[in-house]
Amino acid sequence: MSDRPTIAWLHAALQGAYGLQDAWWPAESPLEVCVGAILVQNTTWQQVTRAIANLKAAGALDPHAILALPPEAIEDLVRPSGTFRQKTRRLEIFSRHIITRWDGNLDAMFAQDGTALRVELLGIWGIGEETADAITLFAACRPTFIVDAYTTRIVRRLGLVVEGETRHDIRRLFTDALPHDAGIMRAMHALLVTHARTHCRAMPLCTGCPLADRCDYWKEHAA
DNA sequence: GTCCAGGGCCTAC
DNA sequence: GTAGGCCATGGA
Repeated sequence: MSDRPTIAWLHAALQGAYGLQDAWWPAESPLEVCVGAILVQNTTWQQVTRAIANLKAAGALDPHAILALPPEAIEDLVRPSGTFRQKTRRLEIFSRHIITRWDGNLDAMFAQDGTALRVELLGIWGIGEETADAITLFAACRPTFIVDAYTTRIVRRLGLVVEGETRHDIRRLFTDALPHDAGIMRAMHALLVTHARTHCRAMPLCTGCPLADRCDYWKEHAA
């Protein structure tokens, strides 16, 4: 029975393979982070990029503008990102929350404690744990760990979690192992995304994966 | 034509 | 508390 890899090992292995990652999120403003986090639900960044370009071109990357336009107009703008009726509703509800609760001032909303912010975000319809964590970490710059499909796939294939363990177990695994620091959380997330996009894809079997010798999925399928 | 992509809500058990 | 259905586009 081989020893189970640790988060420290994973972090070192990914950093060794991909180098230091910029603490990135592809957005030009905190609001764009929020909109992107909602639009990327169950789709790819390629699609989100199109939708955000549409919103910008229409002058609709703004809470007041989103509420001023008819829903059908927003639906047309965000259509490339899929589930466009749901996402239009989510953008409207998020915009209304910022305006009514914070007078449209995102900076004020993000000035509060990270834990309180996360709880507030989770109370907004259409924002679940992953979206709340993405906004908390990349828009408000507060430390929290994002468990997304990439993270889940990577830790499952490496045997860091076993069958039956949930996203909460995965989140605890990382938060227990990493310093409570936004920069480190961002860098870890960036490394996971980079690795998933480069090698750890759903199908087909990857080639040249730097973690292949510890990957249960690779061992199973390469045979 | 089929599967998949950086989810979240609702319903049924 | 959790498994399954639903939303919907575009690329491989």
